[in-house]
Amino acid sequence: MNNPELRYQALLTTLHERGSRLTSHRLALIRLLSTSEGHPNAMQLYESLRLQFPTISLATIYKTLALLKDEGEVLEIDLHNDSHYDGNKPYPHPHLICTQCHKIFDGDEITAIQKINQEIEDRYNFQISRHQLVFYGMCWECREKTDR
Amino acid sequence: MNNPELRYQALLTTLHERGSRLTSHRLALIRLLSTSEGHPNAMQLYESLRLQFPTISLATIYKTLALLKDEGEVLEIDLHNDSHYDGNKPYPHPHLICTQCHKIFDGDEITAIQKINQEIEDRYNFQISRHQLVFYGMCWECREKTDR
DNA sequence: TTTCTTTAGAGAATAATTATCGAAATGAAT
DNA sequence: ATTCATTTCGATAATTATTCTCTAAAGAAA
Repeated sequence: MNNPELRYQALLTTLHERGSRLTSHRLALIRLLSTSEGHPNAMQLYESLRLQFPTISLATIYKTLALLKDEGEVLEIDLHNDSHYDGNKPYPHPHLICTQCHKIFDGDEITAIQKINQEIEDRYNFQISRHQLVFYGMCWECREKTDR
Repeated sequence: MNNPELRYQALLTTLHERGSRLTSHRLALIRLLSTSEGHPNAMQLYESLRLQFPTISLATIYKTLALLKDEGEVLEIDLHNDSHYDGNKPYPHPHLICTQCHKIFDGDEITAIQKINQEIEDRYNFQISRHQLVFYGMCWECREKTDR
């Protein structure tokens, strides 16, 4: 139950406290990040913002995303030469990607991750700091469509 | 307990049965893939092969890797704009990447993955076909060095 | 207001990867 | 065995996501 307005305020505050300038381009970007449900990539954000701000540049998108990422307010999902971004759940969590409809789903309710983390620490004596977990397959919607 | 010679023969056979030409460049590449313990990227393979074959091109590396990947004999590990390749364990398995020494470790003995898979199928009704799981952190060697 | 310092952002540059296309190799037909 | 037709190899050129650079603007200090 993510509240877009709260999220917007959080991102705003983070940039403000950091001493970063809150330009109209940046405000529009964090507005977009906090309200969009999906997991857009830089180009999608760019295309969307360009409607309202024809002079905005892709570099601005990337730079602001990097800023927010450094502050831990945005999660980068590193796919094959195509990073997508999550401004609503910035903590590392699994993603499910449908190979049929190409939607990206959050798998942030999976509890068995604890077990994996534990096993990795125990078996390999490896201290995990973060992870990137992507599962490819078919989502329930596409399964229904295909099955019948 | 991977036998490099067996692995080499397997890759060789795959390419042969596929009707692909077995040029000296390709033979050298699959030799390298089957004998190297690590997880090289295209540039590393290129630099290594160039010592013996000064005229080999990066595109040849990429093309042959794509071929082997299609045949399921090589696993691509997609890191941030830098794919690495595993010619010894071509099935999807977790990787542990040390943020200190940047080594890539295989986490192919982790049993809790079954639980995650099960949970994803149950909770999200999502049918997994493959995954890419990367855990970042500190390996046991670097932990020892750092701790004392 | 004027000067000084820092940051934003547009365009240029970079680097990993992929597409193109001439050349070489393979197999068929004579 | 030799020529022809077809495939595919692989070097160079092109592409594309991302990052760097440098000018201009914003804010701070005087």
